[in-house]
Amino acid sequence: MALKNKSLYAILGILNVSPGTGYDIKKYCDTVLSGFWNENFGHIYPTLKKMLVDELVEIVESEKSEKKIQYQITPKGQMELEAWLMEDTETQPMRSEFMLKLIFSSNQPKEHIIKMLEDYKQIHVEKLEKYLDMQHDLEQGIEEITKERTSFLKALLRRGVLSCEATIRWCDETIDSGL
Amino acid sequence: MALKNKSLYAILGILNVSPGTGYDIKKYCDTVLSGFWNENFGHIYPTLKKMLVDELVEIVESEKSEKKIQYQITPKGQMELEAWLMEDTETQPMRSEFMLKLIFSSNQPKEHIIKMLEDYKQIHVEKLEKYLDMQHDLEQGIEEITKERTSFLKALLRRGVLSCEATIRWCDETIDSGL
DNA sequence: GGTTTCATGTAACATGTTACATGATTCT
DNA sequence: AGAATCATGTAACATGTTACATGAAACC
Repeated sequence: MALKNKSLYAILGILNVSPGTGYDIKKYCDTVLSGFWNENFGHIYPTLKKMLVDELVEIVESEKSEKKIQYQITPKGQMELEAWLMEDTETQPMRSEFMLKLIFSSNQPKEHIIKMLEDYKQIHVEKLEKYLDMQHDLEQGIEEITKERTSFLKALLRRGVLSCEATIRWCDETIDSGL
Repeated sequence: MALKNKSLYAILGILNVSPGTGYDIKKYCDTVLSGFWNENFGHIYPTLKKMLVDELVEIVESEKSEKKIQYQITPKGQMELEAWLMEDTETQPMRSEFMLKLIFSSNQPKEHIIKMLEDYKQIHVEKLEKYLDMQHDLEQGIEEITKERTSFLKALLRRGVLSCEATIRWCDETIDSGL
């Protein structure tokens, strides 16, 4: 049973940065972690409830209102997070539907393959722009983040940039090759 | 309901290259598609049975023996495959446990972070070597593959190479930065 | 004769996504 | 006043993984 609920660790990590609601956690995934991690509500809310029972998180009573439930990490939660951070990360199997489709497309019309590659390139051009914008914002110090965390966010964005650039380069090369 | 069983398409695509057993399909994923797609038996066998009922595949009776069941794609299966190949591919959300861990590691000891990055680099160095070997084998024409398919396999491997190189470069940069 | 690879399959479990329901608050 | 965003949650469904059971055939 090498399966572990990674959503739990994502939530612990996010709440360790700052307390927040389930909604905040989702937003964090969609912005800061976008391109590297995603969560959906169908996972976040039930997981938070389970974590509450396990005392990995607790409700910030002072912030509690009718519709808003603010969670914060507990010392036990921090220990759990720490343990996970120290663990080796197993490489996870990849599944790229695009590459799967491409490899089976040798009999497809060339125009269609070129279009596939151009669309794929476009997606990565836009993604690259987004990372560059985020990099710019980070340099300007728009948000209030500790110096420590800033360098980690920079590394994250740099990874996104290099990865997009590699993909774009590959698309160009492959389109040029005519296959 | 935008969910589609992609294993089905992977199986159709593989059987469209050449007929084979469930075991063969798994092997194909672990070799040719490794790094881009994976399947496990718990998915392959039940899916094959379902596909048989739906007449997307059929059993090659002449090759049938007690333990070995060889499948081939049917015309209906080819139509289904074709339709999928023509469809736009939606971008799928990414989940990198390594990046998730890194982003939450700003309070971890520097040595541990460097070790994480070095391990991660090593994995990609080995992966790169594997792709380069496969590229070499393909150039030598070791296997019997049509010219058409060869250029697609080359593109696939080239993607793997560029992607590994980008990751290795990022690891080096990040280690050098000292974060 | 023993080990590895080939070969099929299932049950239990774990994870992930979508659609829907509900309503408050904030912005324009 | 109406639209967008904030906010929580569940049920149904879809997907994915592991562990186990079984045994033949090929290799050394």
